[in-house]
Parts: sequence; C-alpha cells; structure tokens
Amino acid sequence: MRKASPDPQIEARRREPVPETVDPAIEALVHDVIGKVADKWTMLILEALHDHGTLRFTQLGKAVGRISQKMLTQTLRQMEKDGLVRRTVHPVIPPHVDYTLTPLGESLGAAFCGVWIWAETHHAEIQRARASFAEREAATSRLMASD
Amino acid sequence: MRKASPDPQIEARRREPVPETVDPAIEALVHDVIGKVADKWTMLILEALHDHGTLRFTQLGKAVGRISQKMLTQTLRQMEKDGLVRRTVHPVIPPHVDYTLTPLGESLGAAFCGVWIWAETHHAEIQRARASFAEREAATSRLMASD
DNA sequence: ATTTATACGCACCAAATGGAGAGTGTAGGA
DNA sequence: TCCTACACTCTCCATTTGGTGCGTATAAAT
Repeated sequence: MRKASPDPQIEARRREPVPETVDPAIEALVHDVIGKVADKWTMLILEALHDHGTLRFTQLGKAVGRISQKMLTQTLRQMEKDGLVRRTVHPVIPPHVDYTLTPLGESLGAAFCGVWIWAETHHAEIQRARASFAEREAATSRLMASD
Repeated sequence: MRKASPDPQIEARRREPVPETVDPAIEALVHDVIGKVADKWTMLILEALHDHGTLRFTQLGKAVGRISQKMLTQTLRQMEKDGLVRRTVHPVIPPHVDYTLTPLGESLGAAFCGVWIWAETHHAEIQRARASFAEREAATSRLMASD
C-alpha cells in the first residue's frame, strides 16, 4: 500500500526555499514583543483591567481568577516595565494600590479584543475538534492493534 | 511626609466588591481557551502559517525563527488537537509532511492580526517605556541611598 | 490586648518548559 | 558503498515557572 514513486508536484516543492516576505529585523522585534506579551497571565490581567477600568491588587486577583499573589505581582511589574499599566500607591494604612491601563496598554487591550471574541465564538468548535481528534486517534490505535 | 489620614474617596472604595460583568461559566471557558492559545510558539506558528499558507516541517521551523524541533512538533500536535492546523502526510521517501491552517485556525490568525499590527506599531513605545522605567528605578534607588 | 486588613517580599520546593544531541528508516545520488 | 535528505522520536539536562507559606508595618476595630 506504500506509495514510493515521487509525486511530481511534491518533487517540485522539494527544494523550494521558504518564501520571505518581510524585513528580518522588524520580524525579530515583533517576535520579541510577542514573546513578552503572549503570556497567559499578561493576557488575563490585560482583560481584567480592560473590562473593569481601575482595580486594586486583591480585586484584580479575584477578577483574574485563580492566580497566586506571586504571579500577580510578577506579571504586574513586567507590565509596568513595558508601560502597559500604571501603578498608583496611596500612602495610607493599610496600604492601598491602584492599577490601571496606560494608553499603550489600552490599545493592546483593544487589539486583543478580537481574540476574546474569537474565543467566545469558537470555544465550542475547539471542543468538537478535540473530540474528533481523540476519535481518530482511537481509530488509529485500533488499526495498529489489529496489525 | 507620610499621609496616614484616611482619604474619604479611598475609604469609599475600601469595601467595594469587584464589579462583575459577565457569566462566570463563559469566563471560565474563555480563560481555558486563552490558556491554551496564549503561548509564544503557538502564536508564532500561527503567524507563519497565516503568512505563508502551506509549509513543510523544516520550512515552518525556519519561518518561525529559533525554535527547536521538539517545540515545533509539540506545538503542532497541540494545534492539531485543537483543530487549528491540518497535517497532511505524503507517503514518499524521504518523508514529506505539509501543514496548513484549518478554517478555524485561519479565523484565529485573523483575530490575532490586530495584535501583530499593534506589535509592529508600538514596539518603539515599549522600548521607550522600559528605558523610562529603568530611569525612575535608578532615581528611586538614589533616593533610598541618600536616606 | 488581640485581631484584621492590605500589598506585598522572601525562601523553598515541585513541575513544566525547552534546548542539544543522538538515533531511525530508506531511496536515490556521488 | 557511503552520504544525504526529511520528519520526526527519545534521552538527558538546565532553566523557568508557579505554588505555598511565612513575615511585615500600623492604624483602627473589637
């Protein structure tokens, strides 16, 4: 059942190089930014602040869901470094700290909006895709077993 | 210089609960999807396939940049499970495997488009923000030292 | 006098992530 | 006859991530 004869179409694509479209320097920068930003906690905090406007530390933690204080602090610091959030300390006792998005963070939140909407729209499809993948996998292993 | 008297505005926000806006069940689902998808390699592979259409394994690796074979395989498998990519095996020797986005993956790529554009537009701002954060940090530590 | 509330910092530990390098199977070319 | 191409898989190892629990300062409430 093995097809070992070379398909001419495939053969044609054999030594075809990777088509380049954009400047590699820009690519590197964008990849770096994506690397920093494409993090679960960053995205979730971004969403929470985008939705609620201004939140305090513990409120933010509850809004995000199951995040540890450590990760919350860590991610917020990184986001502050990147200029995405503004941290306001009110020198009262007990301490009171407010977090809010900067215009830059706000614009990123807006850019991510499409992704939230996608997730809300398509999560059912993903679940179906997973089920059918599991199905195919099971079928394959049945084939292997009867080999 | 410490202001310990309670600010009435802050006091008012003291026991204010986190404002809830959406159904927590939907939230949980979306967070789950985001958790799966908000991964550096997933986003980069998604971008590469969105740009180039169909790519083979090694081409894809080069298009993404510095990714190890292990991560490439692993991430592709996950994306296949989630129904984002279609994997086509041509039974020839040497092996030939094509990867392409499914309609679902294509729609996610479109949703992420806004984020690529954001990254391209704002990476200079991020770098400036980082510099000014470092500046402020240095100023703070100078203050601490002269304390 | 004791507790509570807040926003952390720190130390320790487990688990996940990710990279490097070697191995695999086989047809066709040097 | 040996080498190369391709798309992996596997093992070993280092780094990173993330959680838990404890400590802290201090005013107000009990």
